Amino acid sequence: MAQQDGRLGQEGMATEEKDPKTGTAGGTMRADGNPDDSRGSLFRSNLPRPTMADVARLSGFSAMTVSRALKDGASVSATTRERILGVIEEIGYVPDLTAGGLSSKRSGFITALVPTINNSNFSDTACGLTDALSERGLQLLLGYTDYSSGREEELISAMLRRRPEGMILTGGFHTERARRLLESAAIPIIETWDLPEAPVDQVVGFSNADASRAMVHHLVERGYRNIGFIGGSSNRDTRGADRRAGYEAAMSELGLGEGHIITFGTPPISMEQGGQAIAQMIEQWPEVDAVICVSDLSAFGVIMECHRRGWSVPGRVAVAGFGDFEVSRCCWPSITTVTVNSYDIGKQAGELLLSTIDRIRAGEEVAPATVKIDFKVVSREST
Amino acid sequence: MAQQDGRLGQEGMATEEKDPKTGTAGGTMRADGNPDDSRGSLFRSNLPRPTMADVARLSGFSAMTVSRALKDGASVSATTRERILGVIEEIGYVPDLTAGGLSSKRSGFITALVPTINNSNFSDTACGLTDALSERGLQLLLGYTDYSSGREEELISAMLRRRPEGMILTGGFHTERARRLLESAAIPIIETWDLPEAPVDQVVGFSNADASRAMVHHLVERGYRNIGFIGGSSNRDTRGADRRAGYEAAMSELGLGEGHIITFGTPPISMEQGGQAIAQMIEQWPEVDAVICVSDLSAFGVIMECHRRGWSVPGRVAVAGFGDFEVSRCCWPSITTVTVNSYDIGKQAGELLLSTIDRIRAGEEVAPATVKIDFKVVSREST
DNA sequence: GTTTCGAATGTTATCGATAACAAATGTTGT
DNA sequence: ACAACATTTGTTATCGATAACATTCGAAAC
Repeated sequence: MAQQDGRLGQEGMATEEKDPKTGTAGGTMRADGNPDDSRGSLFRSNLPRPTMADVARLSGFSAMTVSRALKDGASVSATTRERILGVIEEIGYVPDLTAGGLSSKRSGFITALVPTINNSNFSDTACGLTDALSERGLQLLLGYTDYSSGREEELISAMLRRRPEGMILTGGFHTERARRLLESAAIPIIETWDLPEAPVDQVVGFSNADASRAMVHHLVERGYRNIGFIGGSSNRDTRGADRRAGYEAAMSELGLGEGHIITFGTPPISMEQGGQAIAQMIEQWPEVDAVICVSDLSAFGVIMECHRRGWSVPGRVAVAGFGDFEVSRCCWPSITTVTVNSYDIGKQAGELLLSTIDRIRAGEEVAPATVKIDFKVVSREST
Repeated sequence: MAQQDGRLGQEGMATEEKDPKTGTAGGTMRADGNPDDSRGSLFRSNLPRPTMADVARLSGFSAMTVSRALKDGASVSATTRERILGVIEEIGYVPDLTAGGLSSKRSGFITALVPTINNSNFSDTACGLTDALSERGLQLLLGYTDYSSGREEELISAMLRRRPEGMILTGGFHTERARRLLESAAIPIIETWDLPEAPVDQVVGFSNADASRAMVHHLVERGYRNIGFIGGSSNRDTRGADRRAGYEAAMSELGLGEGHIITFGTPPISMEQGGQAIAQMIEQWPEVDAVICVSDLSAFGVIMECHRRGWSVPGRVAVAGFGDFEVSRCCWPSITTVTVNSYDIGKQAGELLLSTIDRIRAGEEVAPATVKIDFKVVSREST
């Protein structure tokens, strides 16, 4: 009880001096530390934090009983639990999951790797995952690969050191070493946002090629024939490549020729790049009357560039996107797109992972499942 | 060496059957598992993974030497290290950071809490942080609070169980219990995106009120007088509230009256909500000739709604945003906004955290610093 | 009243690494 | 050649929790 005295000591919290003029319009980014104010940092001292043994001693029970009092289904009498929780509150004990995990061999982590978190599709998926996992007290270790399979490999290796109980990946392309690491990790893996031909384990996704194909059909139904495609230079973004492949396949199936493709920059291709791409497209193939963009963001860039150049959308050229980002719903004209429930991909992946973990732990043999997520072409003003 | 045999056994990876028609345009989100394919899941078996002791035995050295061979600055002979790394590669040993951290009392984690990851400002900050931290092998545990201080408190409590070596927070408002938890955690804390009056510890941010004030000045310089403000209903998003306060202060300082404020929905306020808000604004105060929006996203919604209604921007009404999102650069008219280097906030926070950790570990007394990040009004077509 | 059983609690070993100290080996200077 | 020291390696204790088994105690069953 004496142990933590002094650590929580009150420190003077000086009021910040204000300088309302600083930084008002002008100057480049600047940052200067001014260590001249006097918040105390005593609380950062390296005194040992209370452990379960401290709680045990102070409450008069054994450490094991304390441990049980903190678990849900454990057999502890109500009065005991109450007393223990009282002590915990009093001394501010915070359990150390690191130690617990080492002993129980359950880290409480799930790892998820996405290409980038700065894309509402993937961040929605991450939210779905978090929601599914947090119900069971699992934490999400999130990493982003920047669309690089090399970085993915590094991340997989780094994450596995935390002994995650499962891993969620985006897409079906991984380096050889990554696949080896995953296999010897011996944990459930779920690949998402894709339907890989040779999955590592389980899958929650959809066929990007089919979605793209569906969009071509939609445009053809509405009378467009000279349909172009705008995407990033591939081999990094395999989902983008699949969409392009689906476009090409559909064009040839429908006897509409080879199609017109502008590839541009490294993924994710930005709004600005979409604008540049449409200019190039129209210059090279003036007959193009519709374009499919690899994502809504580039589609939006296309439309804004058309505005600038006085090309009416969809009059001069129709524009379709992918992903149903908020901007495509809100912009004018609103953008025809392929909608996929990104949040749901995460939620389903999380739930599948949980049930798989449960079943493995129960000793069942789990046959890897593939959960197909529906997509849908949403027709809006831009086509 | 025999131990891990069989775990890496080759399993049949059956090719997925394809069904290209499924999901083509129509139907609501559906997901059905089809566990009828035959990927093997043998590799998921619960055999024990190799440990450092295994590496030690197979290489003929002690576990301690293996541990040193994996550290950077440790004294091991070149041949020894080579031999050990060979064994590690051969048996596929992956170190367990959990165990290492327990022993060394360094978890290798930093926690960051943001309001939402689905906002490029915060995800950029998260990227900056990751970049700063990964140089030192630290991993980021990311959580999102949904703009709720209650959820923040829960997350802080949950994250502290992982014994992070530092924590990055967004904003300066925290519950009492959260502050207590942070103090007794005795680790460096950095609050970002704000300049709190009573910081917990260190700060990397800017004054949202001042930024907003600067925007009012910008509009006034350009001749606007009836300036309105559109934001979310406050008390959750304190940065949004600060921006509103700065707006109100500037209006009254400049003798432009109390201003006209539309508050709308819970933050983050969306593009759609921005559209609804401007309609309400113009109906209620037709004399308004300029609006400042709490973020670029709502500003974009405003502009699109103006398009729809035939109100020219900036002719009928000028529009300003906040945050310099990509959409504001690319849309037409492009949006005048306040630009803040979000990535830099993360990078600086990460570096400050690292140096603080170093100095504390070296036994130095660290005076909490405040790093001010510059912001800048960027004038574009919408004003 | 004894037996039986189940709930509540305690004891000991262990998870997989690293710190701290100890020992062995090699190297340099005179 | 030998002290003095640096480099490399090994030993033991430990981090903070939980698993597995052992024990205690009281209530129900006969």
